[in-house]
Formats: sequence, structure tokens, C-alpha cells
Amino acid sequence: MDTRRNVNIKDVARLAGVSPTTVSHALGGKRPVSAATCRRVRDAADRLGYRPHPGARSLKSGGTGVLALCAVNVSSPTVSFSDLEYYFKLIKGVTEEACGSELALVVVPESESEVYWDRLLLDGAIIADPVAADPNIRVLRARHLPYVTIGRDPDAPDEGYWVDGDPEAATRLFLDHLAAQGARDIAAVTWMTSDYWTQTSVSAYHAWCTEHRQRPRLEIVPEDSEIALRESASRLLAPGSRPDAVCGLYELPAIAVLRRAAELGIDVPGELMVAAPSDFGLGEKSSPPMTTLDYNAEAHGREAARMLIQLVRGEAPAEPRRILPFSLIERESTRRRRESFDGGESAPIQAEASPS
Amino acid sequence: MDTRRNVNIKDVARLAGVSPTTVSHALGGKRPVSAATCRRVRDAADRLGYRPHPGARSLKSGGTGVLALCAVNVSSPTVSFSDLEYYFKLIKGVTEEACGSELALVVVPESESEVYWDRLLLDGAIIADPVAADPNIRVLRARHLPYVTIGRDPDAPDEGYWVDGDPEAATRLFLDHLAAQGARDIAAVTWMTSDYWTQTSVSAYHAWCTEHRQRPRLEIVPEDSEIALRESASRLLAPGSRPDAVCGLYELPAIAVLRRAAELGIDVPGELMVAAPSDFGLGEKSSPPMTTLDYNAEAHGREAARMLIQLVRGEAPAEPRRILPFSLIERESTRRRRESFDGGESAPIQAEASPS
DNA sequence: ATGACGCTGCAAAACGTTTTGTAGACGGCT
DNA sequence: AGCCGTCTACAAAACGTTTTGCAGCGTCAT
Repeated sequence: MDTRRNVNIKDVARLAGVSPTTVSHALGGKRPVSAATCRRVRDAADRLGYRPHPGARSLKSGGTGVLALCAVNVSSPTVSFSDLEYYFKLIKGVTEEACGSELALVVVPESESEVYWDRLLLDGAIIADPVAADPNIRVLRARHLPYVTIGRDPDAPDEGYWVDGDPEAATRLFLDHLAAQGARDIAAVTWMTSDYWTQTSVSAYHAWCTEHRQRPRLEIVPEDSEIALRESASRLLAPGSRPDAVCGLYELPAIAVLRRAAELGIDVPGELMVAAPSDFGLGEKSSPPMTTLDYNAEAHGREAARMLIQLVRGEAPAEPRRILPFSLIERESTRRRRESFDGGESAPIQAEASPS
Repeated sequence: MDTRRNVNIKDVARLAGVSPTTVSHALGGKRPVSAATCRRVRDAADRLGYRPHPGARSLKSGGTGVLALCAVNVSSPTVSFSDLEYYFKLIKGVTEEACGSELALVVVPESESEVYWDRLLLDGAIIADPVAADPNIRVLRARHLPYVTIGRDPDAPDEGYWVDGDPEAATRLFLDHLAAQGARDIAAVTWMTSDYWTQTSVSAYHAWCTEHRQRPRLEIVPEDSEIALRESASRLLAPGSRPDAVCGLYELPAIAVLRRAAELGIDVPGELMVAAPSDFGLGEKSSPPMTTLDYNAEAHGREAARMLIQLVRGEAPAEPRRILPFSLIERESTRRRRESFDGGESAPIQAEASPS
């Protein structure tokens, strides 16, 4: 079907009666061209519907104006609708910032195959939530493409360029909050993932327990499935040594605990408090609504994009590693003292960014 | 920061002690190369971390293996979280199909600027829900890139390549359903959008009203905002000539009607039935749950991708215009006769695809 | 008159691949 | 020995841009 040859710069040059060089300068503006010639060239280009070939352009000039955001995981069975809101905020933040700089943004859905990076024509990329030995990062390195991660690379948390929250501070804030509400035996539940946030949260949990002379109890959901989530929740709430609070380092495991608690007839927050320092938008919708984090994903996206744009331009970002502030959103799942009867959201508990 | 030159095919050739031609053939497999040489070349390429430049490759061979899906609207204020599930299903379907054919897929978030298409290196694209005078389609045409739309192009509904549901049949199915449940005065409410689905639904509504000797009453939400939604709902439910059922041609306006009904203390479905032949996943979550469509977005994505892949390969799709089947999911908002007390979802009412 | 200088546009050389035509070597056949 | 086909690998020509160096040509100051 695509039999017609695309019009190229020579065709435009011929119609306008000038050389290809002049066309390039008239359209690109790298060197002055007389007004009359310029108009003639533009007319010719418009009439022919000329579109410069992006490949050829990048081949010579080194850059296309395209950035990539590697984000939406379409393979995971449970990620489906929980992370969507988070991804959307990320995309929105990055897009806004990129559009402002006349750059194009594409979203690369994560999937098993790594075919992507070798085919795409890019100036740089943003990797959301990198994991250990991240394949995306490896390829970007090999291609010498600048990249920024949202969330630290667990293999090199103190290097490279990133925007992140403060998982240690967040975990401690949540544990302190639960303790302040009366919890004395706080268990933690998390995924089997290898990202920096999880790793750091887990060690922060252990450190906190040691400091507060509590017995740590960490339940790790071994795989990415509804069944595994259910089983972990059941194990955690089994009679005998049931904790009086659960801190889910991510929301989904915490939601599973809430569900299981409802099944077992355990009162939340009366007999069990549940909270998760995570922000995939699930806390609002769970029943009862769950205390979670405000991670401010849109700001993360914006800042990452801003940084990447500087890198692409060859500038060195003033702050290569940025920790953004977050706050705790208290909801019913941890609200034991009902002094007032508003039912609305209480004022978020702010936590300032503390550079690690 | 990106001072180091990328390794190119000549570097590999030099290290392996062969010509660039041989490297290309050893890696690309277009012509036979002896096993020994092949291994030498591969080793050299691996050691240097060689990645062929996608621009150069496409320049010569005409194609990169990249497809684009133009979908997520990040500009609209109301689209935010309602369409996400729909988009995700689309992305998932398209990605699966593309991966199966060793093609890469990128998602192009829709925004005001059209910068995108001129910079991206693509073999073809899928446009989700094209509008009248769609700018994306215009550019794709100019670049002679093959494209498939999900939902018909309202400017040329009977041409080109598309996958779609059957808006006329869907609208009639819903109106018949409401009438069968006892509705005698069915109003419709919709967006101010220029897509084919909306246009066709609206005329189907008018036609149906004429056939059934009902006075049509169409409320159009004039702009994309929460306030406009609220006002339209209020107008529709104002006392005096209140309809006994509302068919929201999209979900969001229908949800606004549900909310307003709750505020006014109007019993749904007792005094007012509400349904929407649309599938953005909101029907399940509204209160009361609303009767909606099962559009089967993932299948739409898969079929569109399959078609596009054929086009990119130069094959002519057997069926350039495909109408996929859909079904009505009955929920509480239109369930007047409560003969059983299961409370679950009833069996969907199937509707076979009828080629227009 | 002469040189310097600014403006305008052109020719040619990249950029890194793939593709095509062909040369050389080698073995098997008449 | 001569011929033919098969392997293997190379040289050279694209692909469509941007970039660089430079030539022509007026204009202005000396």
C-alpha cells in the first residue's frame, strides 16, 4: 500500500529553485536566509507535504528531540489497575515538562522483551522504579544515552541521576505513627521485589524494631499473584501471635491484609491497624480507607524530566540526586481516637526531605 | 557528559578483522556467513557493546520495527482516572500482539503539541478514538505511514483501516433494555466530542425515539469539566419534566446524573434508571452500580495491532474494517424486577456484530 | 581604485547503516 | 586441464539529512 516515495529535501529544493542546503537552512534556521527565499522554500515544503526523515536528521545532527519514559508494566498480573493512577501521574508530569521544552515524549511499556531500546531513536530516557540488574539501564548505558531514574537504582543508590522519596524516613514515620496510636507489635509485609525502596524500607523496619525493642516480623509475599497475597495475609493474621498493627511497605499486600481481616471479623482499626507508606491511590478506595503516603508522583515526573532535559542539552544538573518531600495521609485504618466527627481527611503530616 | 563516541560497525569490523559488510551480514543474517567468522564478529560486537544506530538502519532499509499507539490523553481535566483502565487494556492488547511479532511498541500520550510525529521513527501507528479533523491522522498521512484506528474516523467512517464496536446497535440495545424495564421517557446525555461513536449514538437515539414515538431529549455537556457535568445533570433532573430513565452515551455524564439523583433523593432504579453504553470501567464502581457495556478493549487493541502489523509488512488485511461484538452488563441502576436475591452480575446480554 | 566585510546561496563531505554486484578460492565434474 | 557452481567476503553505492567551507556579489570605508 505504501508504494509512493516520500518527498525529500531535494524535491523541495527543486520546486523552490534552490539547493538542498538552502532548504535545510530556511527550515531549520541554523543560518540566515533571505526572507523571499525563505518564503519560497516554506511554500514548496507545504505544497509537497515535506517531512524531514527523523532517522537521517539524527544521523547527521546527533539528536532527535525524543525522550522516553519506561513505566507501565503490562506483564505483571497484579499490577493491572493498582499502579495505573501512579503511572498516569508520572506520565502527566513528564509530558508537561517535555512539552514545555519542545521535546517529544514516548512511553515504553515494560514487558519481557528488551527489543525496544535497540530500535528506538532517543536522546535520553527516564526509568521508573529500577530493579536490581535492571536490563533497561544496561542497554541505555551501552548506547551512551543519558538517563534519570525515578527511585534509586538499587545497584548504585548513590550514583547517577535520580529523583526519589526517602524510604527510610517514610517507614520510620509510619512506624512512629502506628506506635503513637498505641500499637505495640507491628508486623511488616512486602513484595519480593528488588527495588531500592523495598530494600531500604525493610532494613529501616528492622532498625526501628531494634531501637524500640520490638520483635520484628516480616512477611514477604513470594510472588506476583492474588493467591500469594491472600496466603501471606492469612499467615500474618493467623490466631496465636497476631500483631496489633501491620505496616505494608506497599499497598497491595496491605490491602490483602485488610480484606483478610474483614473475613476474619477483626475490627480495623480497633483490634488491628493497617497502614502503607506507598502511594498507588488504593488507600482512598479500600474499606476502611487506609493510611498511606502522598508520594507526589507528578512532581517526581516533572523533576526527573527537568533533570533529563538538562542532561540531554549537555548541561550538568545542579542537583543530580533529589529527594522530594512526602507526607502521611491519615485515614480510618489507623485512626483510633475519634475525637471529632468529621469523617473527612485529616491534615497530612508533613515530612521534610532529609538528604541522605 | 556524553563525550564518548558510540561504537559503530566499522569499529566492530576492525576488531573482528573483517569488512563492515560482513559484520552487517553476520549480525543481520541477510546473507550466509561462515560459522567461524560469524562467531568472531559476534564476540567483537559483544566486547565493544555495539548497538546499531536505529536512524542509520532505517535510513537505508526503510523500516525500524517500531509501532506507536496514540492513546493516553494527559491534557483533559476530567479524563484523568476514568479512562485509565480503558487505555491500559488497549496498551496491553497492542503490546502483546506487537511483542509476538518482534516489534517494539511505544505509547504516545496525546497532548496539545503535534511535535511528536515529526520526530519519531516509526513503521506505523494506531490511533485510539480519532476525532474530526484529527491532527494525528493528518500527519501520518503526510508521512505515508500506515495506520489503523480504534473507533472509526468520523471524517471517513467507511474508509481506511479500523476496529470498532457498533455504536448504533449498542445504543439501540440500551434503549430497548430501558424500555423493556418500563421506561417511557428516556433522555440521553453525552459529551461535546466529535468522535464517530458519539455522532452515531446521537443519531441512533433520535431514530429510536422517532420509531417508538417518544419525545427525544438530548443534553449535551458543553465542556470538559466537573462543573459542566454537574450542571447538565441538574438541568436534566430539574423538576417539571424529569425523564424516567437516562441513557448516558458515555459513562462520566451518566455518573454525574447518578450523583445528582442521590443528592435530590431520587430513587435509582425505582424512580429513575440510568445506563451507559460505554466501557471505561466506571459502572462497577458507581453507586448504585450502573449498567454499562462490555466493549472488550483488549480485543480491540489486539485486532488493531494485528491489522497494522499486516499493513507494515505490506500485506493487505483480509478484513480492513472490523466490527467486534459487545455485550450489555446489567447492573443495579436498571434492575427493577428483583426476582432473585443473588446481588451478583447477571449474565451479559450478548449482541453479535452486525457489519454496517 | 582597492581592500575589507556582510550577505546569500551552493557544493561536498560527513553521519552509520544495508544492499547489491562481484571477485577470489575451492572443489567436483566432464 | 578446463569449466562450472558454491562459498565466502569485500568494495562501493545508496538512504536523506545537516554541516562546513567557500564563492559570488554588492556596499562601505579608506
